Amino acid sequence: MLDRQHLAALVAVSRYGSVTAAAEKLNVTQSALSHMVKKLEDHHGVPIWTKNGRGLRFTQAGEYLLALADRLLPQLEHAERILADFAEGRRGALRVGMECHPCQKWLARLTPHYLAEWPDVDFDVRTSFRFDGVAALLGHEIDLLITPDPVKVPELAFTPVIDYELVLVVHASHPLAAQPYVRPHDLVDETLITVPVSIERLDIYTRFLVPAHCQPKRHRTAEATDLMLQLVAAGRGVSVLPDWLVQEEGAGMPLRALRLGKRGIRKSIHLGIRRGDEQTPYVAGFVEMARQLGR
DNA sequence: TCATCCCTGTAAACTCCCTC
DNA sequence: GAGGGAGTTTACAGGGATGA
Repeated sequence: MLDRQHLAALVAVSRYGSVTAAAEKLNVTQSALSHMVKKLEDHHGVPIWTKNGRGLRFTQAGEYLLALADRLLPQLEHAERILADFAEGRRGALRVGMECHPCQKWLARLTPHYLAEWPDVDFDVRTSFRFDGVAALLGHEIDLLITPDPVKVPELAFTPVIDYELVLVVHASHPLAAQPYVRPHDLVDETLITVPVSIERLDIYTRFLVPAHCQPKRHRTAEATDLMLQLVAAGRGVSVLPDWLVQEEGAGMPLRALRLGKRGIRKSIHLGIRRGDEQTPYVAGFVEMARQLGR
């Protein structure tokens, strides 16, 4: 059976002019190399070289194998380097799941740095608000989950990367704008604009309205955070977003950010990964870069 | 655990070329 | 043409891997 060792041997013999010299370069004995080629010749029933005085002359079959080696060996070496990259975690695929819609712009800032530092890692982002991030992470559909709602699962590890306060955004001329903070019943006559996820996943409901047995007059959704802010600025309702996002995207708009309740609602964006994956350099690299970037 | 296979190394034999 | 050097081939044995 023809294998890489044979091709390497033929290339070495061609390059160094003799079996002895080639064997020395390949760190085998001359005899072993001679045996190897003899066996190849016997197996295929064709001579690879013939003796030419004190030297060797490659036959047509030998020349063919040399040409084959010239094409294949560099590709095999390349493949080995790639496999080494996989083995050492320098290469792979990082599939990021997003359960945090407001984090998209934060991720967009992080991504160019990550792609530059890890050029051999395939990077993919999956965003869906009906997406069960934890199940996807456990099912190996994604490798990293960006979520404001970490869960305690033995197989997963969550790392906080961004601390923020959830605030109510109102138009600057809204009657609530004058208040130091809002209370749940302040929203019963309001149109509440949120990202399109189920109510069970909205902190404004689970941690603010529902415990007080309140609900807004109307609930509507918007896909993009900048649209949410524009709707609020146009007086179409009030919204709930992270404070840092309101500061960044709402700059120049007639908006006010109000604390939810006297104490406010503080949250953290977490990166969730499967335990064991923290050893993978390109996964750990993403987490470290996210920590450093912060907001 | 043992038999078998395969690879490799050692040593000797062989071939060819160069020099005298 | 004989002797010596360089290189190859061949026979044999040792050791590791593998499978029953």
